[in-house]
Amino acid sequence: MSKVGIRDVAKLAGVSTGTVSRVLNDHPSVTKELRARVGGIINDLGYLPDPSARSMRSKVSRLIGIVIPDLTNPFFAELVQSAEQAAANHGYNIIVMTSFDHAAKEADRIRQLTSRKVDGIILVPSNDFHTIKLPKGLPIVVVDRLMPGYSGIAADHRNGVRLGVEHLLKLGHRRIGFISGPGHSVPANDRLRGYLDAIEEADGSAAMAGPPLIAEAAFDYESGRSAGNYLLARARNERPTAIFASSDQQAIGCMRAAHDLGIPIPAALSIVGFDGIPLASMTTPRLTTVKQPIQEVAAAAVAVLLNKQTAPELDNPILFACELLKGETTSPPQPD
Amino acid sequence: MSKVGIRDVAKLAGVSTGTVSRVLNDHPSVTKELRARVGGIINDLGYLPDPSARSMRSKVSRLIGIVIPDLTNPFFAELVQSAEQAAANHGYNIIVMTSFDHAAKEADRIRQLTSRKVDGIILVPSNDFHTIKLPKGLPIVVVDRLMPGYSGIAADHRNGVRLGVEHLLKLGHRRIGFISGPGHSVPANDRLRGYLDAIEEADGSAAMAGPPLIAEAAFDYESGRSAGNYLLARARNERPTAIFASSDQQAIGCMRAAHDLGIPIPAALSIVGFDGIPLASMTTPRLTTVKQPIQEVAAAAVAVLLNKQTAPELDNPILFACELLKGETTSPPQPD
DNA sequence: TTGTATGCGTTATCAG
DNA sequence: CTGATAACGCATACAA
Repeated sequence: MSKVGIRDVAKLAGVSTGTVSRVLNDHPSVTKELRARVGGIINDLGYLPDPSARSMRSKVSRLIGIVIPDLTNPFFAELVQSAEQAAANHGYNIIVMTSFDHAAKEADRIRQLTSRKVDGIILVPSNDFHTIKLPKGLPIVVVDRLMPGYSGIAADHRNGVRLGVEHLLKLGHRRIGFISGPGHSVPANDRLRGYLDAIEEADGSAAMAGPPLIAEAAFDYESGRSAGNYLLARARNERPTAIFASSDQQAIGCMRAAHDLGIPIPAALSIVGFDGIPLASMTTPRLTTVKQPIQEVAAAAVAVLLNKQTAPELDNPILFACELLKGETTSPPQPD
Repeated sequence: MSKVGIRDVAKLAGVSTGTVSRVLNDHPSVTKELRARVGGIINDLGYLPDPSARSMRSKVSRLIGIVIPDLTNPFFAELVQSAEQAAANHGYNIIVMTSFDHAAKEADRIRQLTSRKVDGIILVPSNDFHTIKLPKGLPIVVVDRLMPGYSGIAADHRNGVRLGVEHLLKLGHRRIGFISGPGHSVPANDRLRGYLDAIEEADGSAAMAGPPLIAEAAFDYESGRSAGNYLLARARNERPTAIFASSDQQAIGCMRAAHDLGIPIPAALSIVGFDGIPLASMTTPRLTTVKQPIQEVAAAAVAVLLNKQTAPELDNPILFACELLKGETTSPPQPD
C-alpha cells in the first residue's frame, strides 16, 4: 500500500509506462477506450504521479511564487487568496513569501523562488524596490505597484482616486486633503495624479484654497493616523473638510486621529478610503471607499504567467476599473 | 550562462560530483579547505541545485503545506506569515491553500498537498471538518482549532478567555454576554468553557442574573454584528453590560451593532475581543482584547513538522499562554 | 576523505 | 497508436 508508481499501473493495465504517461497528460494520441481503462486503474490504485520526477523531466514545476510586502494587509491577503484560486483552476499551486517592504529581503525571496524553479512569479514590489536584477527567462508579472520596465497588471488607481475625489467635490467640498502613498512609488504617484486630476478639473483655484493639503504616509493604520493628525492640526477654517486616503487602512487610522481630536465624522470631516477591503463596511461609521477589483487582477496575473493570456507590453500595463462604494463617512461640508 | 549543473562545478573545482554534493549538504566528511574552495566555485558559478532532482533522490521536498479556512481573516494571515518566516529559517517554503471553511474543499486541498509530496501539513480545520481520512505517513499538525485525535498546537483559549472575562468581572460587571464560536468546534467550546470558568468562579448566582447571555456566531465581522444585535435587543436592565466576543472580528462587528442601537461604548457597554490582531488598536474606541501568541504557535508547528521538536501527544496539545491587552472598550458598568 | 556508479519516477524520442 | 529506452540532475552506497 505504500509507493505505487507508474510501472505498477502499466503492469496492471497490461500497457507500457509510456502509455500511462500519455494518459496522465492527456496526450491526444490515445484510444478513448484505452484511456478509460488506464484511467480506471490509476484511480483504483490511487496512483499519484511524483511531481519531482515529473518536473525533472518536463521542466515544469506547476508552482508559482507570489511575493508581497505584507500578508497582514487585508488587501494583499485577498490578492494572495484570489491568486491561489485562479492558480488552482489550472492545476498550479502557490508559494507565498513576504518581503516586509524591504528590498534586500525581497531580492532574497525572489532568489529562493528562482532556485525553487517556479514557473513564474507574481510580484508586488516593496516600497524601496530598486530594480532588482531579475533572473532572465523566469516570467515575472508585477502587480498593483507597477514598475517602469516591467510587465504589469493593476487596478486603475488614477481613475479610481479620481472617482472618490469627484464624489467629495460633488458634495461641495473645496478643501480636500490627500494622504498619499509612501515614497515615489508608481502607485503612490498614480493615486496622487488622480487626486490632482479631479482637483484641476473642478477648477483649481476654488478647490485649492489654502496651503497644500497633501501628506505622505505608508499604507498602514498607524501611518494613516499620523498623517491624519498632521492634516487636521490647523485652524478650523484652514483644515480640510474632507480627506482622501490612499488606502483603507490609512483611512481607518485617519478616522482614529479625527476621533481623538474630537472631530466628528462625517459632520465635520468626510473621509474616503481606497481598496475596498471587507473591513471597510464594519467601521463606525461605515467607510466610503473606492474598491479595487482584486480578483480580476489576480486572475489576470495568473493567466499571463500560464500563457493563457498575452502578457502586457512593458510600460503599458493592463488596468482594471475601480468602483466607488458609498458608505457613511461622507457628507456635505459644514460652513466654516 | 544558461544551465549550470553539479558536474560543471565539479569539473571546474577539479573534484567529483559526489564531493560537490557533499559540500552542498554539508556532510561532515569534507575537508575544511576543500569545502571552502568548492563553496567558492559554487558561488562564482551561481550554481543552484535543482530541487526536483534533489527531492527525487532524497525524498524530501523542503516544502510544507498550510491549509486555513480564510486568508482574509487577519488572524490566519498572520499565522501564515509567521509560519513562512519560521519555515524559511530552516530552508523550507510554504504552499498556502484556503478551505473556505468547507470540508470538501479542505479534503481536496489536503489531497493536492499530498500529491505535491510536501514534507508536512499545518492544518487549521474548517468548521465543518469531519475527520478527514488523512494520508498516513504524512506529518500533520493541527493548529488553533484543535481536533480530538490529532497532534495539535494552539493558544490556551480557555484560560485566555477566562482572563478577559475576569477583567470584566473585576470591573464590576455581572451581566456578561458571550459571543461564542460557530458550531461545536473545539476552540469554540474551549472559549465557552473559559467564559463559564470565570463566571462560576465569581459566584454563579450573582453573575448569571437573567436569561442565558450566550449567542453563537461565526468568527467574522457580520456574524459578530448579528450576535451583538441579538444580545442587545432586550430591556436595558436585562441587557448585558459587557460582552466578550470570541474573535476580534466579532467584537468589531458587535461594536457596530451597539453603535447602530445607540449604545455608547464603553459607557453603557464594555466589549472584549479575542485574538489580538493589529486592527484592534485602530478601532474607535480601541478594542480591549486577549492576544494570542500566533508567532509562537506557528514556529512550534513548523518545528514539530521538521522534527526540531517532539510532536505533542494526541489529545494532549501544546498550549501557549494568552495575554490581556487593555484598550478603551471596557469600563465599570453603569447602574441600571 | 574522496571518487565512481547506480537509480530515483517520469517524459520524450524513436521505432514498430 | 503504442512499446522500448534513454535521459533529467542529483544523492548515496560502495569502493578506493
